[in-house]
Amino acid sequence: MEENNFYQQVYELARMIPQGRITSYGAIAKALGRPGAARIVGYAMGQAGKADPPVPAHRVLNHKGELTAKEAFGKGNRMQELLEKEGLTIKNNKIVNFNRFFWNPLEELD
DNA sequence: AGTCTGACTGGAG
DNA sequence: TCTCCAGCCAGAC
Repeated sequence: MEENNFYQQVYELARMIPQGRITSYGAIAKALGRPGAARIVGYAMGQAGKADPPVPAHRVLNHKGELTAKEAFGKGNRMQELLEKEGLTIKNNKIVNFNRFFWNPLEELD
């Protein structure tokens, strides 16, 4: 597994996020054994848009539950619509009950 | 090799 | 509960 690049590991883990659930960059980084590398995860997600197969980057938010990446989804509210479509509630660019829908890859990952 | 930047995080006020 | 500050890692110049 260490053979894979950190970015690739981020993509794979991000694809495991169930629909209607969300997680944070730090949780992914920690799950990959690189706690503190949350920024790298975010940076990697930036390339997720051109990654193949596609990565549900809209399910990855910061620890505040804010849609920090919504600008990267076309400068529109596309990211918010996707999340709402999955059953999530968004208020003021922030996920409502963020902690409730939070998906911990370290605990819920099979 | 050095410096800067970023879709971040945790702790303190 | 919210805001602000410093620390963090990898990649681009």
